[in-house]
Amino acid sequence: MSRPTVHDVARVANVSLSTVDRVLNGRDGVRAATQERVRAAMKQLGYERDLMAANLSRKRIYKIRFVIPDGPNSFMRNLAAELETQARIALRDRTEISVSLVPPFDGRALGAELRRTRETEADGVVMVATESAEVRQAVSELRAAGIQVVTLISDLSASARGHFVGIDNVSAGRTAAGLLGRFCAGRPGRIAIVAGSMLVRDHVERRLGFEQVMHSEFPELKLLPPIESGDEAARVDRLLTDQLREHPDIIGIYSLGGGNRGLRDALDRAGADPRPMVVVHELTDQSRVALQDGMFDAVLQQDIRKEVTSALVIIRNLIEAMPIDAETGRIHTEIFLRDNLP
Amino acid sequence: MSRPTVHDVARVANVSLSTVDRVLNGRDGVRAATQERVRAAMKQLGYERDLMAANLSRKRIYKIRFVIPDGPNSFMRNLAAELETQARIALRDRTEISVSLVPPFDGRALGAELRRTRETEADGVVMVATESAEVRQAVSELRAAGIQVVTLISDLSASARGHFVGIDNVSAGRTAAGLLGRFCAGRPGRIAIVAGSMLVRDHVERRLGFEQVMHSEFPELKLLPPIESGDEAARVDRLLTDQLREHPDIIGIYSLGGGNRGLRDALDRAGADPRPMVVVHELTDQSRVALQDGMFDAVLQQDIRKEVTSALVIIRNLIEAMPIDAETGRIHTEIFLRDNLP
DNA sequence: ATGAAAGCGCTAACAA
DNA sequence: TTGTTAGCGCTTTCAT
Repeated sequence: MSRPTVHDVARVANVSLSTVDRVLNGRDGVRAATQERVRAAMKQLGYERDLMAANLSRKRIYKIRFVIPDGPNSFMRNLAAELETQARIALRDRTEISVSLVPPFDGRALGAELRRTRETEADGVVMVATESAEVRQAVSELRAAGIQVVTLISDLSASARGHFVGIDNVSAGRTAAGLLGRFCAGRPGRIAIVAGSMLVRDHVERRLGFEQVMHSEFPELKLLPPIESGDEAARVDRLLTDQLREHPDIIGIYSLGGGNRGLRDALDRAGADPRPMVVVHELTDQSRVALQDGMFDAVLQQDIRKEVTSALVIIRNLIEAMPIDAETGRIHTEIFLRDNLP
Repeated sequence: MSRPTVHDVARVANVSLSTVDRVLNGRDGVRAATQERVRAAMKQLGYERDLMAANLSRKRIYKIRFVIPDGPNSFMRNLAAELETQARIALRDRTEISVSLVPPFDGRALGAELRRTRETEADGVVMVATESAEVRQAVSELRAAGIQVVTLISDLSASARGHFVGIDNVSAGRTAAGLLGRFCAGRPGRIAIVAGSMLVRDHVERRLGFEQVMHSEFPELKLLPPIESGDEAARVDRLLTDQLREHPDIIGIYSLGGGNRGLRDALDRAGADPRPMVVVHELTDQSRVALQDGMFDAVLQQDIRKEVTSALVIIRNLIEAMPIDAETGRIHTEIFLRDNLP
């Protein structure tokens, strides 16, 4: 037998199609008693609404707005590119994607942009959050206006966002330590840490996780205080070059932010032998080449495509008030070595 | 403006709906000239068929049959469980999944089962292949009967299968070597290899990749000949215990097949200190616990869920003669440490 | 508060 | 070879 339809439900409940529809979509104008009958019929038949037919009928088009930082690093540029690709594909699912770029690490700008999206009649907003009161406020307003909000990559604490899609950055840091610690085991020495900025939440979390594991499991490795590069390659190069000169016993480097190009340059310049073991974040053209060269040992990554598609699934479910599979938003930290590059 | 529909195309091309439909679906009975007009209209309008509406209309239900080995290891049991889950979900996409189990490593049995599926009026078959002439033959027959075939996890060389979904096992072996080699660097010693059977193709490929990298990049580590366990925990335990006793200088172990429970038992019994570094395949309850205990260092994995959903997407595209994104079938080898467990 | 009927974009008989 | 028409399962006016 094929799946039961609204017709079946209507027949069993002894009501018309419209009434079934009203119950189905939680519209009012149905007596409680009737509602019960309809619901009973649905349960009895195991009715499950056909979303495709529903969307076909109502000509529903989900309008989703992505608000992402206009960062200097190739990671964010990859995100933008991925969004362009997904925009094409999403059309088949009746989803219209628009993108707006905002200055990075700027809560005020992000908040303002979020307010502006209310005029675009979007059904939902997906954003890479920056921690800030303005942003939290703007999110509340969106929610109040019936616009769903999903945070991507970087979450917004204590906010009204409906869901977060991204990796667990503390565990990413721990993972980096697990790798680097094992890579360096047996050879006492120092570990350098290169971060973008300690004002950014994911970087803080990665550092936290990294230090947790380093201290508890590889106490013979001494951690240097993190270099803050603002994710700019040139600064990474300069600061790290200095540090390598000052500490010839650096045997491992963890770069938890952007600017990996500068990392390569610094290592090239230093030309140590054996070179330090290196673990970095985000698979970009730069880090891929460095992995193949043997200059980097491991790259931690979050699958941007998966993040985008998960965010779309989740925000559509949010919009439709459908249950959300917790698994969907949980992106795990992937590890790439030279030989399992995708 | 909203997307153009068949009506628009019909109007512009000055034909009826049916004619547009015929062209759209490559049915014959349309003059070449008319076809051209219709195609021109489609191009002009940028028409793209609405698959949901199409499926709604034709009440199309994709019947997909999965043929998988009834193996003794938890990996295959996980596969079966995942299929059960996906069966439920796939219904929403008008896809009906059925599963049939066959004896593992038995080409004859698999071939026979494939022949039998022709009677189930399936639209497509997804199978974990075993290399064998019977199987290749059966695949050809299915294709001839218009039934699409996709191989999953283990490919079938020189066959008519429409697509393969799974990881690159040579590169998985190389990846294992990259990890284990770095983990053991600096401490000369021996590496033990535990395999299921050298008659199985993915195991052979993993071993190949592993030895490639070990020889070229970590020549100071000596490889022992592989233990063949038939993926049975008890045999892994016994054989490995012997080997550990015979070679007290084993500092690393690569297990490329099943039976990881036996591996744990053997290590427990040996109780070496420091214990050898261990890299295994497939995230199961066993290997997960061992990772958390700190008994295993890394687990290589193929995402079964992703493999199943990719296989579904691909076989549906095959059935609909739609273009296939090469990326979809390429599953990459994931690496798990204790801290990035999903 | 409930129902009848007309679509949504596409397909599939059946006619012409 | 081409066209007409009646659905697919659901939503949405507009009546009642």
